[in-house]
Amino acid sequence: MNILRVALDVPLPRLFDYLAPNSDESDIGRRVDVPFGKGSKTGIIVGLSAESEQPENRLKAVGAILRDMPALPPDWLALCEFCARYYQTPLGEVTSFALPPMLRRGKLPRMPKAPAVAVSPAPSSRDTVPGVEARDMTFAATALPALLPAQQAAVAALTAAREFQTFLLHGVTGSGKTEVYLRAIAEVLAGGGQALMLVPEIALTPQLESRVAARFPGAQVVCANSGMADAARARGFLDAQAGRADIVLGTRLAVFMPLPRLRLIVVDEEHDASFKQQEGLRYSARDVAIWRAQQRNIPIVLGSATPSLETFHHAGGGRYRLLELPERAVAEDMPSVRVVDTRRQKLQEGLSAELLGALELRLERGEQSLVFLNRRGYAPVLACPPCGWISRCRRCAANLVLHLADRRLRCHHCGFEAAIPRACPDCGNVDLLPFGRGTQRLEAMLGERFPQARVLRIDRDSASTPKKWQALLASIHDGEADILVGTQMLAKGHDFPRLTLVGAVGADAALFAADFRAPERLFAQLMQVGGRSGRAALPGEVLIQTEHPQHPLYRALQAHDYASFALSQLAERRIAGFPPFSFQAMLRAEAREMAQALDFLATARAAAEPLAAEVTLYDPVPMRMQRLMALERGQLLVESLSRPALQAFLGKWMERLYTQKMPAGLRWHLDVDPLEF
DNA sequence: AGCACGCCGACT
DNA sequence: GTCGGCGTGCTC
Repeated sequence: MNILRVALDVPLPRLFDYLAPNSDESDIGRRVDVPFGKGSKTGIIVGLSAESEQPENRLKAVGAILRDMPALPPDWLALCEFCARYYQTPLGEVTSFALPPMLRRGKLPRMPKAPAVAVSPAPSSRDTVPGVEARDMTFAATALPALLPAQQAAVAALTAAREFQTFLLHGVTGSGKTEVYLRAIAEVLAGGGQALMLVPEIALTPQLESRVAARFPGAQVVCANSGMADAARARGFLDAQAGRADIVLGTRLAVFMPLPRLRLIVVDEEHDASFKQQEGLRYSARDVAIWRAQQRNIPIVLGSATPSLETFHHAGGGRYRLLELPERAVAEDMPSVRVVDTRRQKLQEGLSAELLGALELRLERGEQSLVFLNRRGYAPVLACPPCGWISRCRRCAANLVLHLADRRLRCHHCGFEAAIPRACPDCGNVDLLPFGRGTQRLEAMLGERFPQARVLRIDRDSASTPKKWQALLASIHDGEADILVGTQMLAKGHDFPRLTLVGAVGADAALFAADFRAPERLFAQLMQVGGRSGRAALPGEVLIQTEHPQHPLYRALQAHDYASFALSQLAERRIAGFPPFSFQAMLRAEAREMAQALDFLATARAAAEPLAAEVTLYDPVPMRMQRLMALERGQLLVESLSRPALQAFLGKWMERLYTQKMPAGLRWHLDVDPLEF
């Protein structure tokens, strides 16, 4: 009797066995409907066996084996198995996440158009699909831009790679990284291969998609991101799996697309934190992509102007191969970066005389400016000075932010909203004062200071929908704005040809933050936002207001010297024993009371002690964002100098935790390679 | 995670 | 006398 091993989307770290008389090896990788408990579920067949650990009389028979699409290939299952193991997540949860929702539910999309050429059924995991190469793929329909020597060298290195190799393509904004990707992809397509390209944000995919589509008119480009309609996403998945898609372009979840002829992976802006999922399956798409490249023995290229320190470390150590693009390809010079010492001058609503002067100059010249402030709202808190009341969220350990634009107080963590009180709820005083500054306040101030200027605010409030965002972008491009005020939304991926000044306000906050990755993020952010200025023919200038003008981070930024900044950070991390010189995992717990959360973590720690070889267990502590949505949160850090040792420990530890019964109302999860502290 | 069963308060 | 609260136990 055949027994099927089925991965089901339940939070239990095991497979479920079912009887299936009419099945064979060819069903591995197929979806299957099975009875489960009182109901039924759709899962994935991941193995076939003659026997089961369960007594045979307790096994149920499968429902239908869904043979209406090709079985998922072995390398796709292996990828899911790796993620399940590495991130300590049940395999069924991984396979479920890796499938588009429609396929997950056992359904199929209607496939409207037949493929251009008959494709043989169910291509196996490797290599060529007959017929595909025969297609007419007229690449490079338009004249290609000339490459700089460094770009040429990078393309040559990438196209010469025939085996697994991780490349770091290090180049500033405007140095022409995308052109390098496109040339390498062209080579892959010409050889009949598929390419996978990951980008950090959905917002960036449409413009990249049109650029890629225009470049490869004969190729089929498939997008994959969470914003897509169900059927479209499922269709893209099937196109990729069947080998019909030539290029898959998407956000982190695209790393799970099945690609039988995969020959190259690109991870653009590899340092970006959004490659790490912060809930459910807490995977890093960049790291999973590297594993996948190794699995398939193909090259992978990580691109960034400010690589993550992990990546930079590996590039320095020779494990990755470093490809440098030193100069800007499109414009002449890098923007000049200056710091403005704000300690010894009176600021006007937070802006220095230098920055105001520089803004004025741009107005006279008819150029655009951008004031970067990574804080939404009018003011971060409303306060009653006489009695000390401040606007606090009832559910979170956070202040309610004053939003004057729509006259509300708002929690940026849980979304709680309230009207602005007329008087202090504690003492009745009617003179409540906003403290601190957000983008709305800056916008208002600049509007008053420069009445002739058109000030445009761009943040998650003003660009709340893709439509509004597009409209804002359009008006910027049409020259309908003189001064932009914006958060990090503005930092990424957009060219503003008339923008010649970037002012950064309130950057210091990240300088001394508790999170050891804060400086790394700040540097990347300032570099990125600074890169918005001075493209086309106009030179750019960046002014950073700071009370620490001598700080090494700012000095490195002025010298455009990422390497020296990164090396000094790495030296600090080596001494402190932080990643990449150690490997971490974080056990987090949330409960009604902090004591419950910490108790659980203490118990988990005690259970871990006997298993912890080569592993350091820290004390359970409240999280920095201690309360969220009325839940108290604690965390327990686990660290090791050896990744295998950490992995071995986590495996044994989770086995214990999964079998322990939990106090009611307590939820926990494990985060491997956490980014947030 | 669902979805049951299972014993204690306010309702037709 | 029941409807229903969510505590705990199981899912091949």
